[in-house]
Amino acid sequence: MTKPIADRKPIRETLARDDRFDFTLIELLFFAYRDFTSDPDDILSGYGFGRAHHRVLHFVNRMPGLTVAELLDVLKITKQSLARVLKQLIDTGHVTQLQGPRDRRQRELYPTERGRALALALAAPQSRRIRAALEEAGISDRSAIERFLKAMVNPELRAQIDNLPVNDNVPDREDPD
Amino acid sequence: MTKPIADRKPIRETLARDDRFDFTLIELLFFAYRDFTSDPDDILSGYGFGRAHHRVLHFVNRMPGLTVAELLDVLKITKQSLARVLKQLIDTGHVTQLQGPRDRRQRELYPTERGRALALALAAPQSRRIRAALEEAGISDRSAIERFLKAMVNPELRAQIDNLPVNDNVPDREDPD
DNA sequence: AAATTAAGTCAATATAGCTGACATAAATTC
DNA sequence: GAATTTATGTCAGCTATATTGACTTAATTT
Repeated sequence: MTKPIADRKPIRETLARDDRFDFTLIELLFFAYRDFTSDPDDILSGYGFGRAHHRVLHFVNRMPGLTVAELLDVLKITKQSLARVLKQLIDTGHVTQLQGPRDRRQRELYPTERGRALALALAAPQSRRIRAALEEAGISDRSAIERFLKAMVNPELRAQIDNLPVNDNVPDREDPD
Repeated sequence: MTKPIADRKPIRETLARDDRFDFTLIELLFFAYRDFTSDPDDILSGYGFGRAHHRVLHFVNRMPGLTVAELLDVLKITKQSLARVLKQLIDTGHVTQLQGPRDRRQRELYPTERGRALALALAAPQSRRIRAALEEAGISDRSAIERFLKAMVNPELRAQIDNLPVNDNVPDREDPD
């Protein structure tokens, strides 16, 4: 008696075109994100680092002085997950901790010169890829891409994006020309 | 004597605005993709499946009858990585294998009724999120988003995207009405 | 007949995340 | 001032996803 696992009859038809499903954008997001992350991944492997180090390094550079708790909130990972990665970044001199000035329990995280340099080295190929894509795709209204991606984020989390430094400078549009 | 790990002096300045770096889109891609994948992740955990199962299930549904080698090429993972995930999907009756008709060494992969249903259940919230984002962002030219994302993919791999079924139906535009 | 190919399997390893438990020091509350 | 809460760190063990390398089987190609 084999398992009564329902019907094993193969379905030979591909998925029907259906307004309820957006396979095109689902797949484009998958492929685009995969290649987008492959650039820094290659660089990081030379340091024995992974994507997790990249994310920590990125946000420590973007928000110097943020506390451990703030970083956990941005990354949405656990303290224990962060610990290993952060320790490595500190041991290798990419990140430094300073005791919080008001609350001495807190640890403010700052990049070092080396950490800053690595963060930029990782951002460079990603930025190049983005720039080339915008050009190739002939995007005239860059803000449309930004608005779309931001609208893909859970509403509760959009405040975090707004609080990132450079994004403050781009409220909606600023080029009335 | 402590390790001479260069300079541990904290950098207190955030990253300067710099045309060479596109932190805004780098971060938006990170946050957007994270939340985009969280919808199916929640459903999958109820089955004891992960994101890897999702990807296999998705492409088996989109390209019914594709061989193991073809699937590996799309996913860009190793045979050994695929093995565990594929075995689970077969054991649970979501995917079936058929011997290749021309080359009997090949195994053609097909979704079952159950596998088709799960694939659609996973695509539904993602499609809803995309639709809501397009609306919220007031995207008039949807094709611009598609062009941008496609241009983010490594050129060598774009052929794979073009070969996906439904995308064939959307060469550029086809509704002259 | 020999070589190659498609798929499957075994073993060991790495990365990135998780839960739970507990420790320390500092701040807050009673 | 004592008790509680909070911020951080750490230990131990677990899971999921991926890797490399080695080897097997069956089928196709040379």
